[in-house]
Amino acid sequence: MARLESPNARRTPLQRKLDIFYPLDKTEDAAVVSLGSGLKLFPSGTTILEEGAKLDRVYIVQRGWAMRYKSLENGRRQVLSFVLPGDFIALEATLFTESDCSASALTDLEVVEIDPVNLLKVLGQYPQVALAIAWCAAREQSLISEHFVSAGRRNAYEALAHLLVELWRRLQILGINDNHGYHLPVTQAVIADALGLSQVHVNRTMKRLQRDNLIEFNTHAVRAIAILDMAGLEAAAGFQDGYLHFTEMPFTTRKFLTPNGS
Amino acid sequence: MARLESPNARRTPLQRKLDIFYPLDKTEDAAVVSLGSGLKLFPSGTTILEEGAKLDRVYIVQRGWAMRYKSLENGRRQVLSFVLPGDFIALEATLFTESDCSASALTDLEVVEIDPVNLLKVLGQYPQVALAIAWCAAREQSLISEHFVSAGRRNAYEALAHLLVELWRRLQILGINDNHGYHLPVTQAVIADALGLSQVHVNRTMKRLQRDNLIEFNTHAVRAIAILDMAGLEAAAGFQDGYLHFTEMPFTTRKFLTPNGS
DNA sequence: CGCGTGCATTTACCTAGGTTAATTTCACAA
DNA sequence: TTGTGAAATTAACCTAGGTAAATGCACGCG
Repeated sequence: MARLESPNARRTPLQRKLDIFYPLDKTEDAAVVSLGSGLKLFPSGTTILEEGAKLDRVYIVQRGWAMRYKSLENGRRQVLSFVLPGDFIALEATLFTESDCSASALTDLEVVEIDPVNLLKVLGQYPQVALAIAWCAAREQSLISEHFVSAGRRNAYEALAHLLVELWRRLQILGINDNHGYHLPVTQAVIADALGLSQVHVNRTMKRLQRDNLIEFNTHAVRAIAILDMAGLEAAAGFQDGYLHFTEMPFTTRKFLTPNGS
Repeated sequence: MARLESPNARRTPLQRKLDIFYPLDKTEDAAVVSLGSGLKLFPSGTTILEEGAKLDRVYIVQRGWAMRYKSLENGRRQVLSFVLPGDFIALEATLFTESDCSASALTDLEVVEIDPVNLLKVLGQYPQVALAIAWCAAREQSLISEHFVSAGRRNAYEALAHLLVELWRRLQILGINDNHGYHLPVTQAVIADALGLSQVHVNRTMKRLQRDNLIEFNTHAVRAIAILDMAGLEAAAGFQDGYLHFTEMPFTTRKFLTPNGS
């Protein structure tokens, strides 16, 4: 695992993520920072992106949680992914003109805004940055596929345990979890929409996880959960972490991707 | 919609797809062809890619069907996507070293094999090709997300109708469907694993679609379905085709992505 | 022609999880 | 201190879809 050389107090979550998984050199690193133009705040609950709307900007989350989701008629909704600091929103604005899902802020959300045309320009100049960002996109794809498996083939108990472990792992990398617990700024209805369950059944299932001494949770004041028995929770989930692509290092291809071709 | 200038008898399915959605110039088009090195055949039923295995090559399907799926212990399986001619398999080999899902051939499958390192080299040389392929990847992501919605939030009747419409649309673009029907080389068990249902219930539901005069199907000899009432089937599915990204043209960014930067 | 195999089909029965509707809890604002 | 509202919790009841086990069907093969 690559370690940081410089103090990371100032580094953005995306930089920290790339430090670990896709280390870049100084110039490239600077290019990543230069992408964003000023902080923007979405208050909790705000819609960031609407299904069918024109895609004209990309965001990188600096602080807070968001979710991406699709809506069906008669109020049904499927949450596709939870967006954490260091993640992109609407990265596909570089490829599509129209969004096929919505996104909204689960907490007050601090983002950096990027013009997709400018993003493409930078990616053209810095092939390693392009690969790093493609890596981020592929990894998000990977997470969504695993959520799909939960919705399709895991029962409620397994699926919920799986989600809780996954979030803990993602937060751990960002260094924003406590020992064995984390702030989970999400209602049970949202969890239900992420797992394809009803809100009532999510409640039943969380209670059961608690009764089984795997977790403990707090729904008022600060919504939070504590994982009492990580091994047990992972076992309940049948959790295999390969899909997180945490341990493997990316393909080393620098030599094939100099700016002017081979 | 872009139309072909040259006779397309010789054009590969991927080229035809890009002709429509992401037109390339002659040099770029040639680069796409040059990617592959010789045809390879996977007989029906063969495993192409195994979860957890090393990713060392990328495939482009020329002919036949495949599926990508994830397996759980105790035999459960979730089919993530059906792979048709012109689609990639293991494109993520350019970014990850280890596969997080499996793939197998649903029919005899003709593919072209690509060395990921060579692929990256070509992408570095031809930015428009890189974008076109990124477009393909993003679109596949989009399809998987929609399947996720089916598993999570659509009932069996809606989900099955949705899948049948989607496959028809995808085949239509490739020009390999009949008027209102197509060859569907897939057992009901596989459909079940794609929708997160049991094989028995898929059978019940297909029968019901037939009884409702929306489709007709044949399970013996040549597995095939005929869509008797497309509008009705789409209505039953609540089908919205935005996620297929058929109509919108890609972002025009050529000027920002010359090989040597801006 | 008879047999085996892999699916499809059906039937009977069962349960995980949905639905509806109270009731409770807490945060917070007046 | 009380009022209000958004979630959480609980209970009662219900159904979409799962499971298990025959049975049927078409095809390939000896």
